[in-house]
Amino acid sequence: MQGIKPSMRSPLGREIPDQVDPVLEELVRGIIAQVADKWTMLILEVLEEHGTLRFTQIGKLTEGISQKMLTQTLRQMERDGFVSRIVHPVIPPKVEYSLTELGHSLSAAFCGVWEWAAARHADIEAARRAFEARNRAD
Amino acid sequence: MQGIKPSMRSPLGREIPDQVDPVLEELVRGIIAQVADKWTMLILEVLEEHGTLRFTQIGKLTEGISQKMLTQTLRQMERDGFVSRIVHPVIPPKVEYSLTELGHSLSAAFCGVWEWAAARHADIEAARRAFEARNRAD
DNA sequence: ATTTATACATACCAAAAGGAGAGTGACTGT
DNA sequence: ACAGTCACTCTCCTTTTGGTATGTATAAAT
Repeated sequence: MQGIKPSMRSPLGREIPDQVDPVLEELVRGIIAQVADKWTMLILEVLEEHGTLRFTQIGKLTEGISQKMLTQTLRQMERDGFVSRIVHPVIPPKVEYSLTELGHSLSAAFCGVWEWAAARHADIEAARRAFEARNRAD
Repeated sequence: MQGIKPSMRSPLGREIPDQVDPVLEELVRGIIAQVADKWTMLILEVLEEHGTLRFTQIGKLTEGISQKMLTQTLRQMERDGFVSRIVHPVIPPKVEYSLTELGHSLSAAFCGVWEWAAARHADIEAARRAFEARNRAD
């Protein structure tokens, strides 16, 4: 069972006390936080499932998203290199979005967390019920 | 390369169109979102590194957290069964926190995302610089 | 009698996030 | 002439989030 931040081991097998470099750590944490954002996850999912899509199509497939958040999230994902944005200079405008290789790899990485959540959600729900019961008791 | 939500396959190898059950999906998404929260990640990390800790110790080890968020986050983690909270009925009060097995497993699951972020952060930074450059150009 | 220590709860307030809705530009079809 | 289409942008407003500051309980120590 490993920690959240993978402990590094030297070739000799001695454990190096997670001295990863605070700057990188901060960056990585920021990336994770952003990636785990509700809309980012949802859009990642629809693009993974449907391949290349246009702006309004993503909006329809992403239940409940506002236009503002759609634009904002897609921009952010483009900025970070997760999606590619191809503008066709026609009228009315046509813009196509799809996942880059980096986007696919991100999706794959999150797969593990999904599996964990799917496997353990029953335990979490049970814990919540137990917690509720304990607190009703006093 | 798999999707964010692991596609299920029947024994015949046919792909079942991720019809997982929207209720479970919503729950799982909620769990992920919460787990990826800044303070939750940090506290998970210090508890994984240091084992059992008291309230104020966690506060000191978790750089920049306010008392309010510490209480709030710990309660949430307790509620979900990630940490156990043992109250010693002494004065002044003594409360000890530690990760449960579920907490450790969560930490382990997130390890994959950390590895991905560490491996690919350079690509993300490069994408950001490229994006900046593109937008300065117009 | 007053201070100290610990683990909180509570109230108040500023900042940030995010939704709703209207506006824009340019061409195409009626 | 005018409505329709698409991919936005912009403004206004509400909700949420999170920090600060203060209060509380209890016994031991000074």
